[in-house]
Amino acid sequence: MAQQEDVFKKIVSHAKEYGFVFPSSEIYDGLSAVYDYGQNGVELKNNIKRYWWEAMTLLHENIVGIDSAIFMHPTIWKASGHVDAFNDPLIDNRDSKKRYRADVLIEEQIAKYDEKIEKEVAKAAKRFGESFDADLFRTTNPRVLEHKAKRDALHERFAQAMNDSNLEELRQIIIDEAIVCPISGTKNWTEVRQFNLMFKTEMGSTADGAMTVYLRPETAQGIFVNYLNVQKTGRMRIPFGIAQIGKAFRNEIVARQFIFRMREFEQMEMQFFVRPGEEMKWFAHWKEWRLRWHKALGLGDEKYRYHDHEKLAHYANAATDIEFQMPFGFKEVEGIHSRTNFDLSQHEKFSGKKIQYFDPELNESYTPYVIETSIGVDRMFLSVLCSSYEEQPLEGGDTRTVLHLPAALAPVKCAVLPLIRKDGLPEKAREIVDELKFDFATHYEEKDTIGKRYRRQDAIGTPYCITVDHQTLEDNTVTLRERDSMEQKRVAVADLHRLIHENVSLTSLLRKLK
RNA sequence: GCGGCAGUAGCUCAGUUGGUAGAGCAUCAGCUUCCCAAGCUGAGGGUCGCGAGUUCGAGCCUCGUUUGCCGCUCCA
Repeated sequence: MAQQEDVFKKIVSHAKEYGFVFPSSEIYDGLSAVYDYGQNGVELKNNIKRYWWEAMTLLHENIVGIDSAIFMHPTIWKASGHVDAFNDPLIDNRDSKKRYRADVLIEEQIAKYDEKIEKEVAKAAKRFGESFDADLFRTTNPRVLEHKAKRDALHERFAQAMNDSNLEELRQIIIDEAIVCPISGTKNWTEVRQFNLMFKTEMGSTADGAMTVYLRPETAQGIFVNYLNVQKTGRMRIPFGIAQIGKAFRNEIVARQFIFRMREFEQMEMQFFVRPGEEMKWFAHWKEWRLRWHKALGLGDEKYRYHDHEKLAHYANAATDIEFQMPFGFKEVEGIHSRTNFDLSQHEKFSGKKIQYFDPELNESYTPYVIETSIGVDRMFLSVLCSSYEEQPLEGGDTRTVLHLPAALAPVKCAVLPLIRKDGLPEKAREIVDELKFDFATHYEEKDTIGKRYRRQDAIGTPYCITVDHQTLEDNTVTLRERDSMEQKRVAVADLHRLIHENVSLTSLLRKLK
């Protein structure tokens, strides 16, 4: 395990050194859990997105794409349940290191006053026997009245603080009431913080009353609120799907493990609308199909597993994760959820618009059920990077660092290298580049020895190196060197395009999904 | 968020009881080189994460802050 974490550190260094991933705002000391993709990273990431997009939209005639805005009407997040589900004020005890909900601590304190009152009542009942009038006692006994006054004052102060979302006041209440941690018994409390996973901002000028809007915490809602638009204008018939790739934002308390958990991340989501009652069939279908999509990349079938959820979210009636073996363990890369008709029903309720589908075969209307496939682009990127990285021992005690990226995803497809930097070889190499560059991301390099240049291309995962030598000038053949095997073949320049295309094109990858 | 550890060149790191910063690799310019890095010559690159404090003097000591790692916590 320790060794695996060392490997992960090396991968993170490698990602930076070779222009895949940089810490965000690095010259200003960085920004926690935010990362930028560099010159090679952006190509790899775009290729991953293209593989997903084409697999979903080209191979399925009943799936279409959209690109919805990040800003959405704030009521959408009320309907989806995101606003209410995360509204807890939290406080930590520094001695026990335990975290509590501040509102729960105060409510327990209020309950304690009630207990005190009941204790007084019970005591008096014992003393006075049968002649005891509990109601009279409750309204007249000075000690009871004192407790009651304190309780009511506390209750009011608490309600006011909650209403104002006044976190400092909540903490002050906890201090004033001398509330102690049940475990450590101390009053060594931290500040109260709001646990709110959505980023907020304001739309419109503040002077004339701005509207609070949120950066979307998931892309799914952009699909649900466009369900009617797409279904009607696209003349879509159930079952059909809507696919989307886009950024989402979550204000995570802890965001760690490099790009695995970031505050700004990208999702590739497809919501598949089905007849009620048929959702389990489609859930099983997408569970299987999505795993095939992953395995087609050839990163290693043993690196994937399903993780079925036992505890389900409020909207789901079935859920599974596709987990990938990262250097730090099996981690969720994709989620497949049966979301029932929860989202469309909620939007129907909150918007007041009828969101139904008339099924001509059944001759009836219903709210469609939804199967969601949701994959994190950045997590996918990380799984590709981690499983491709190898420090390969070579004969002679040498080691080369190589990225065995799936060729269709590699940022650079081929590099054209003149064996030496004279005798017209660079010029010939440039001619070849000028032919290939229209179809493939092609590098040209003449600096350093040929071996060094091969290693540099290995480090960024370039599948092919094309070497131009003196023989090339005579018979128009070159050496084609393959990244993984390091084997070299003599091929005609005229055949280069076809040979490279066969192995690096997205088409060859997509055909595996038939 | 709490606690522990750390931050020195693009990467990996050294830096003595506090005395104006180094190495290897990488980069750049040449030379050399007919197929798997580390031949030759030269060059560039760091206000030592940031900000205060102590000191005649801080990479080193103190405080704050920020970023990362590990553990706990949290997690639709």
